[in-house]
Amino acid sequence: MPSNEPRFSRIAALIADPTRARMLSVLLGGEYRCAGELASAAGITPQAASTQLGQLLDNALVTMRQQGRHKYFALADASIAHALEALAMVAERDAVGKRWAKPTYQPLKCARRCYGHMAGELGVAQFDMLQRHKYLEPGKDSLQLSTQGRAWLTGLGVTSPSNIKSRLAYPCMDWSERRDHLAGSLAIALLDHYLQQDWLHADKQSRALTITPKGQRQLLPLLEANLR
Amino acid sequence: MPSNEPRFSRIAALIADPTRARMLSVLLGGEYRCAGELASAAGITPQAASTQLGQLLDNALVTMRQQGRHKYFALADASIAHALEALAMVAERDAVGKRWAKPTYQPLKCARRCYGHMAGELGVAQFDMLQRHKYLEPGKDSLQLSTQGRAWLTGLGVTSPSNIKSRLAYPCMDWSERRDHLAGSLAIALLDHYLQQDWLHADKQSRALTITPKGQRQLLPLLEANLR
DNA sequence: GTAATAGTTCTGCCTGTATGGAAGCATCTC
DNA sequence: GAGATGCTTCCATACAGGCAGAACTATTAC
Repeated sequence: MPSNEPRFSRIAALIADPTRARMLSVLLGGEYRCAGELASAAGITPQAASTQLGQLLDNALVTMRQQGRHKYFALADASIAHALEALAMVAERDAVGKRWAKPTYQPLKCARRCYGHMAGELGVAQFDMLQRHKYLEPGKDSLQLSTQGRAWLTGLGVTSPSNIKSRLAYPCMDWSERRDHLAGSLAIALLDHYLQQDWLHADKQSRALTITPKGQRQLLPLLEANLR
Repeated sequence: MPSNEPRFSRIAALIADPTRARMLSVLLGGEYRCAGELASAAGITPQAASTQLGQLLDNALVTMRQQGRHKYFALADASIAHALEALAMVAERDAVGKRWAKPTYQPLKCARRCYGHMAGELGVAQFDMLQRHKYLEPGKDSLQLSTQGRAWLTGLGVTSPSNIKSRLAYPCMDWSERRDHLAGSLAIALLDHYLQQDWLHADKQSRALTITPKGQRQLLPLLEANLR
């Protein structure tokens, strides 16, 4: 009996359980959620959730940070989000290429949260704009802000996220657009800013980001985005 | 008890079983394999394999074509290959970015089969070259050969795959390079040609494509590829 | 025709694993 | 301090699903 079990089947097994999958779905939004929240979202008792979250943690699908008696969980890595989105693409592919054209998915195609930052057409537009103006330049292991980029950012009123250990900026694959968008702590800070400015509204259920009228006037020109 | 089971957990469950995963691994090479072959590759009896393949077929993870008493199976779709590669990226990510630097993966990074066509550095180089020379032009739903592209192809001695219903050429995400490479029937025809010309050698086990000395002299200049 | 091969269906066995109940630790509130 | 809350560990139950043996069909070979 060959024990050459493909490594990826282990990961798939972790995603395969409906309970864990529901938890991961919630975490795809990019926010930290505490164990109790995840338990009720998954429809199971806290003790069952504890077991499941322990497995996800052991296999590093999620990370955890403790605050007092609460434990907050989030996806460990953008690669997890990628895998989940890739599996979703398979699951929904009956409507072959039309998945993203379906009315339900239209808002998701336009803009959505992906592991804490912005994906979809708007995410791609943002990345393109930053590149076009050379606001980003290659660094070791991560993209860095150029001098102009730093100026643009402070002009926006965003403080450059420097205290965070995670990478500042790097490209992240966008499944609906088949192109890169921006990920990293900078991308997260930008999305936070857009939400604070009331340019975007975050749907708690569906990961969708909708553009507010104010965002139509201010955010789209800023990103030089022309959405259909 | 919420029955809102995420759709992707179904797909993950199909990949999660080590036996099915081994079969899918084999099929990732892109070739059709008959049921018996897959059974012995997975290390199970034919009747067990029949059950498993039935499941993969029911959920359209694989397609099947019958020839006499043989049944040949292949991955149904490039999206399946994508999902498998994305899961593999998660599974192997312990060596964070270094996965593709590890000696074992070096040949895979250089060139590998992905669902019948060529991926890796060489696959990306090929795609870039075709774009640079404007051998491809956008069509409806698929890239088309331009006049110059057709000329280049016949100059190579490759007959344009016109009789096939599948799409001629389209971009396919490359996980190691984080860029697109070429997929579609044209890509498959090109890889076949390279193999026939003895420019590349296909490893049966590992999906790796190694460049022969002849390929070093002839294929690399053709693709204008400068690999480290 | 007979024999061999490829694959399928049926059945019982067995293992892996998710689950909730009970009990136990922390932490926070009053 | 007492009590509540958030989460965990232990345990017994139960369900799901993969497996091979046996019997069957369909195709190919002689």
